[in-house]
Amino acid sequence: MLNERSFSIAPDCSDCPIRHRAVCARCESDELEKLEQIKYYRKFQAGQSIIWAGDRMDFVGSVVSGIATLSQAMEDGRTQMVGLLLPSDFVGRPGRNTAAYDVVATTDVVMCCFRRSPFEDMMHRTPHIAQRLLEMTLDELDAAREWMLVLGRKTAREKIASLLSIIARRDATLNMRGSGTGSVTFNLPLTREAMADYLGLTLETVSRQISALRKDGVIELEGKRQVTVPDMARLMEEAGDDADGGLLV
Amino acid sequence: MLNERSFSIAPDCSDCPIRHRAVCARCESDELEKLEQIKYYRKFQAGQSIIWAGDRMDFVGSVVSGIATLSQAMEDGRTQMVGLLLPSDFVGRPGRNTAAYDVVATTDVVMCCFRRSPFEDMMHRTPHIAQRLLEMTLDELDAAREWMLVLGRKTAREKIASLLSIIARRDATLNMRGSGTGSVTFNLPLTREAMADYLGLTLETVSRQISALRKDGVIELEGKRQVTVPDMARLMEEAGDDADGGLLV
DNA sequence: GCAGAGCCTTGACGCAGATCAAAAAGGCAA
DNA sequence: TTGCCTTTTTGATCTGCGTCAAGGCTCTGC
Repeated sequence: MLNERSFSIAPDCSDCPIRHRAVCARCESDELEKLEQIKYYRKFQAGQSIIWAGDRMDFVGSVVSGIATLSQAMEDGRTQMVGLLLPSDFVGRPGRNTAAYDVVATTDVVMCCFRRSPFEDMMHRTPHIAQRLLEMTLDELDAAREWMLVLGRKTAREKIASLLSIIARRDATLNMRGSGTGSVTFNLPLTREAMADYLGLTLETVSRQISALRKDGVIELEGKRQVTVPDMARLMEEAGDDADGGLLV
Repeated sequence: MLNERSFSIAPDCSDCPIRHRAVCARCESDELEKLEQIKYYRKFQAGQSIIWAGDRMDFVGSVVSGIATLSQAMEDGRTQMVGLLLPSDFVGRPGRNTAAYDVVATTDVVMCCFRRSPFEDMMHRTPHIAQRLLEMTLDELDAAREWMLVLGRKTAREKIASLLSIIARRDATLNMRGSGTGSVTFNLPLTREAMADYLGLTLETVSRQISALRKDGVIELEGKRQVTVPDMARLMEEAGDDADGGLLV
């Protein structure tokens, strides 16, 4: 499968699919060489847990391919997803040695990892890495805040529409298609339960609202996971954002 | 009042009350001198708007004293608070020239400001500033994610208890009192409406739940704003966190 | 003193979404 | 093909919180 191929064909940073979006994006070739010496790849199967909250974290890294989720659980089992990790997203926090969240591979995942202390040393000596990490962290903070509005103030239908429009847009930018207001098709990488955990809903409500959006012609489904949005502007109206792009993700 | 005093008495960085918590915390004295040359103070009255979302932002800065809120509004007026700015918190994003959120002074506020481009230049030349900003941003990201759990999965009663325990703890660390499990008293800096905007509730529900917590002996009120928590561990149970400190704020 | 403006509390009622329950739809192995 | 398991859909009912409405408390200015 694709993951396996990118794993074996491109251990070389210059061929890396996330070369210009990950923490290393700003690095010059000499800096990249040093990173190359301390990096190693890890693979995880769909459904496998990558990190448990509270565990000792002795590495940090970037998602190279696949999708993972970041989530928090309460003792009684209630779960809230707090981030969706797509290719190029960074995992782990320099300077902290235990994981704050559970990280689970949703699809097969390949990660490019660095042992924590060599990475931290390198970060202190290489402003390009720290600069990029700051930029990425600021982006994530914006995304988290945007999501707080979704969780706190939107209705179930608006929540679903928000999630779909975020995935559609991320997909569009990753695949460099035009992200205009026309028709878009993408693959839903999440189960109904994972969507519920992201949206602060139950899986039944997710299912009902997706059915409702389909009935109303806002989306079309091919199987359970293939989604077509005939009119992105319409979807964004349903999400409660103005059509010219409220979200900054 | 206090704000006025700190404004007129301490324009000198070495006397600054937030000297070792703000963006400048890591700066050496020579770096501090340079910052001192480009800084200026601004004061805002309680209730006054500091920044409107979408406005051009030509400064960044730190809250020196007072409390401000960061919030987002939908077109139909629904509002979600996405951050609470306490002394030492940073406002604005280097590299971005329009504000993403509304910032409103809840109490009288004094800010230590820098025009954006000199600050950005300085940041590039001074790793100590960028390092500290990264650290602060990572902390804020953790706080935002913790808050997503509150918004997405907690009941109204748990939400109120969570907010009170966060304020109690922040207050305790700011004032360097022991933050153990004993009795704590603090001043609630927010109106019921602001609390509702933070928690994704209505102000009526906030009022009802506070009354309920008081009736159940979890908190005691002196007037509307002075809160005493006889037993912090009890409050944290009510918040749904385990008593040994789930939140990282 | 009184009037007015903010802010807060409390009550009555309705509804969006949770909960409980069951059946349908795929997917996969033998 | 059959049977089992996971995921999803759909239905019926319940409930926590929102909505609407009225009234109380506190402060300020006259």
